[in-house]
Amino acid sequence: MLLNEVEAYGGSDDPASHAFRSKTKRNEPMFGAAGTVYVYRSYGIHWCLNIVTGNVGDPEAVLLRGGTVVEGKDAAITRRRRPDHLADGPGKLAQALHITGDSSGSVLGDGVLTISGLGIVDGYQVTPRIGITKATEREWRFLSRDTG
DNA sequence: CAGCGGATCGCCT
DNA sequence: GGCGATCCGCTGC
Repeated sequence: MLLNEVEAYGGSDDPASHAFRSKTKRNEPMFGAAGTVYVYRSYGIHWCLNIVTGNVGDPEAVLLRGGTVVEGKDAAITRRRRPDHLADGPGKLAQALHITGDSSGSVLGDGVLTISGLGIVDGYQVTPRIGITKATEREWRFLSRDTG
């Protein structure tokens, strides 16, 4: 999976974040070390996958919103039950990777999920975050130019 | 302890 | 482009 769309979320300074109010059982992974996986249920139906980026006790995370499946495409198609739109949305991305709430609190590299090849792509776009009603003025959504 | 509303998706037009 | 589906965690009383 090549990631091409992410959004940043903060803590007590970000009204749109799940960690805005306080630490709960659900958002606890957000307070963990960088590289911790945070998964939450959205609209009672979908799973959304985040990677913690801040220090312990300082909730910051990145929501993986979109990507292109390049490996294990057959498996992704089976999980998604359709040949296209495999990961062009947070819920779809999690489903394509077979990530559920069970993975919340795990750590990158422990067997559940791995991220490699980190780097800043040339010419990415910055826009406001999507699907939220608070702090919409913050342009914390990042997408690569190629895949839009 | 109950009510509310959401970091969405897919199907319809 | 617009709306209905679908539950569980959180908040407030």
